[in-house]
Amino acid sequence: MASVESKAALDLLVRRLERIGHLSDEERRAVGNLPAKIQTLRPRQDIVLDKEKPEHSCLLVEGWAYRYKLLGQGRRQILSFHVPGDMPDLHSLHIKTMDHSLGALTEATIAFIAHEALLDVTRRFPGLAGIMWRETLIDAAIFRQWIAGMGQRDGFGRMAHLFCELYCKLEAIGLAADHRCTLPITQTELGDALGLSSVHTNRVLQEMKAQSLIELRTRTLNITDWDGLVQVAEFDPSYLQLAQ
Amino acid sequence: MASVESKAALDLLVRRLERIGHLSDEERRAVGNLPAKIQTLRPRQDIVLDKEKPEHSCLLVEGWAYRYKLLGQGRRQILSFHVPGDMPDLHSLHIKTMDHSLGALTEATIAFIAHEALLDVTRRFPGLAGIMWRETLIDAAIFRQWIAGMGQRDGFGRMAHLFCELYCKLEAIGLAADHRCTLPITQTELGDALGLSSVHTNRVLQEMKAQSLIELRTRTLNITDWDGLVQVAEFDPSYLQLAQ
DNA sequence: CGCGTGATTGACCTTGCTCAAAACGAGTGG
DNA sequence: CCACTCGTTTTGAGCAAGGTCAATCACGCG
Repeated sequence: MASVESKAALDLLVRRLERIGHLSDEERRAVGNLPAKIQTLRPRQDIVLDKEKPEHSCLLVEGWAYRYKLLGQGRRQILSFHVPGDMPDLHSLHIKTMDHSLGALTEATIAFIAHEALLDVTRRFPGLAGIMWRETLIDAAIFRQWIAGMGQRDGFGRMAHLFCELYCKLEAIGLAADHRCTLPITQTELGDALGLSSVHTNRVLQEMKAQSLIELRTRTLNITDWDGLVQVAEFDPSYLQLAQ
Repeated sequence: MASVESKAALDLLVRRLERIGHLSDEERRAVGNLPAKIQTLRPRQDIVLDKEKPEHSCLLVEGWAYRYKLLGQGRRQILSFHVPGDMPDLHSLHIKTMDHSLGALTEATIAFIAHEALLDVTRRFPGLAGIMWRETLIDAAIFRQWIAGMGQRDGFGRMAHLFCELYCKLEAIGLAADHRCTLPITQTELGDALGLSSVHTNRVLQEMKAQSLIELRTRTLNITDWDGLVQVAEFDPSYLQLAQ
């Protein structure tokens, strides 16, 4: 059960939770002993589908994931992007039926942890419960930002804001520095996240390059004018709760 | 301390929590003994402001409330509407700094409950903690619906969806029936919630009346063709978790 | 009766969509 | 190494949704 990979995954989880709040030795141990099933996924492979009632939540160990909702006429709205350390379906612990789908964006390593085990831990350690609760609340804060963006910002501003957000999340876990990071998503996906058509997404992206705010080639984003990007995005990272 | 109003407010809270999950006698008692400060607010009066660090969460006892974010250039995005029984800033229990503001929409009665007391109860009763956690997760599910709507639906569809959502929430707490309910919001506010200008909001509203889907006069919404409205909204109420 | 807020209308403009085609680019089989 | 392919990016042209500005209207209230 305690394979090398699952140990590493739970270590990652412990570090993640500690970034949010303090853990006692006992709590650390309890998390470290959670049963985790490791699985590797292909790019674009689904993890949980809308309407399903999963029995476990997953910890993203490596790679990117995304949540999305399908609407009629082939429309798709991407709701969030996730990076290593995230638990994108932690909410299923208390809301049994999925209201959206979750998929891997890149090749990804996932650790599945049974709800039963997670619930047991939250019952025994209210502090841990609070930290996990907080995780889901940060998620909700990000949703609020997205709502504000979709309602009040134009495509340019929304894209700028998303780039700022993703860069900050990646930097916080050591996967980005120097305003440079990977961006393993197609323009169509970017559009589905921003509520723009792929054609318009492409044009906004070009405009952003033309203004020397970013460079983008072979799935690598280079933010050449961070301050400028922050300004057009009206970006304030406090909602991400990343302060160490 | 245990005034008549605060007793009534905590009764409301107990009923609300019981609609979400089962409470033991002991848990019911603990909730009933929470210290609650009752306050009455004028229409449009703010309750908590962006950036503040509230020391208590509030239970909306009577009237409507709304959450909103202000952006530059006087833009405002309304993030949610709240009805009696809701705890619109329960999240501040675990995220200290507000990332948006909360205000009364109508004259409203609010019960403030200190974080300290709430945290204590959640520590002693993991079951209660789970139910409150679930409350905030339902909130997040509503945010996801709004994101999907803003990204993928046009103004007409968004408004239809919002009307369906509000009616269902009101019906669930006995404040609406026969597809009829009060709607104490101006068209400007409706527009700020849907990401539309007030001018366009007005035109969409007229179109919706012209199609005989709704009637609207003196702050009263009458959904004359519920099935039709549900259809154009692609509305599925399961995300609201209202099943009894 | 006069005020003030909210609703409504018209004219014009911008953002972003659709359709359709072309251009790239990385990987594959020959 | 080349031809081919499939997924993605890019471009053009025309159109629709929704914004802005500026009046005007309606109505509840003191």
